[in-house]
Amino acid sequence: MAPTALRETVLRAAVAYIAEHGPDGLSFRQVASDAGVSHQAPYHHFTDRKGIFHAIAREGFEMFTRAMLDALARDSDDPNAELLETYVVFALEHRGHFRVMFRRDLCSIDEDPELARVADASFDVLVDLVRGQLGPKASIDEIRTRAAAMWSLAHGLATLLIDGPLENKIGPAKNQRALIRAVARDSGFSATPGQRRR
Amino acid sequence: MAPTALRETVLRAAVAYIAEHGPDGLSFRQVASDAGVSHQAPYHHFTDRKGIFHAIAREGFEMFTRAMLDALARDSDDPNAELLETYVVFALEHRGHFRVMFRRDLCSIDEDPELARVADASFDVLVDLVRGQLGPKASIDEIRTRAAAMWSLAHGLATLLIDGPLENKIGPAKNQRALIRAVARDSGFSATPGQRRR
DNA sequence: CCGGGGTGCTTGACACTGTCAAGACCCGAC
DNA sequence: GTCGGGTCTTGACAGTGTCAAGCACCCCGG
Repeated sequence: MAPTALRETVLRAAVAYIAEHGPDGLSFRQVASDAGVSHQAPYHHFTDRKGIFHAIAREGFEMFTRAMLDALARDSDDPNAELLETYVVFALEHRGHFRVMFRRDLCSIDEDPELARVADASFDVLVDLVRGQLGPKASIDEIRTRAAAMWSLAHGLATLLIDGPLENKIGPAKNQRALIRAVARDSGFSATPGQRRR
Repeated sequence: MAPTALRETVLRAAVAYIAEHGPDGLSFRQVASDAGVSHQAPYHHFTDRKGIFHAIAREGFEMFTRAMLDALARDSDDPNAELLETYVVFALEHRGHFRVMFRRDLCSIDEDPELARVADASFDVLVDLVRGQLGPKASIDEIRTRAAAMWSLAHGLATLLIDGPLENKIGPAKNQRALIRAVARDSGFSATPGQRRR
């Protein structure tokens, strides 16, 4: 568990590989060989093949939460759009982490309480924002629905851009950013409570 | 390529397995063994391991397009919500297909023109709907943005429900349906053109 | 000083996977 | 009757994750 050099090396190599080729082709042995150690050396640090993914996911969620808190701290006039944009941009810039974080077959939340904690922390950032906007009279269901909707929008756009058909329907990165911004502002969520329709 | 019995058997078994355990653990040899044939028999029908996934994805997109067209044909008073709901419900009821359809590492669109065709057909259902609602004066960008946003919302909710943390945040299937419906209607997309804010 | 224990890593083995290659079978066309 | 192609089998190979030992080093208590 101690942060030795090899552990860090393996982790970085794995993240880089995943960012380029996706998590499924990742080979324990290949990574070890690239690092110049025997095929069992990484196993000593991560117990399992899953262990690497758990470590990546935990790290990812921590960075993720921080990124979203930073976005809110910028105190934009449209915090919802700011958060949505931050979500998607994070996914694009950290695909190595993002591709793992939501893959339950690679890292299951129920087997790793620490992972569940950091993942919940990310979700809570969004829920707290929504709660604050809907006011104290809002029901749990209202808050949950709205949070789920915002989360879905951001998550869907992120996955469609990273692995989905949107990637080559949009074109270069510049268009991606423009689309992200447009979607974030065009969606029904960018309004402050009072302005919202209905 | 002919639809022999074995091909069909293997396909159904694979879809069932994926619906339960996800696509990554799927073993060519295991499926063959379960079907009572040698480990190379399926290989003759699908060329590749990827071949199975391509076949599943193609089948999935065809069913998917049909489901969405059916939803629009119902002529609901809120077609956007109807479509969003159909999207997510399809994903839940056909996880075996859905889990494969958007996994580019399993079935890549650029290697399979037929797959690209049926996938585009699905997307076009949504684009056509949006185009009709925005009217003839709408720019390509407006249409594309709106379509991408709706698609993202549906896709995000679907993936979060199937493989993501929402699955066990929501609880039983009954709550899922309620959440889907609420999100579809609460989102900014459920309005007809005139009512839309801004 | 020195001996024991544990951490970090190696080596060897196993079952399993996808894939290549070659051969066996059967059924219909000529 | 025989030839050919589609269907399947059998055997082999490299690569994978994982289990089980064993080796080298460093630190720390005596």
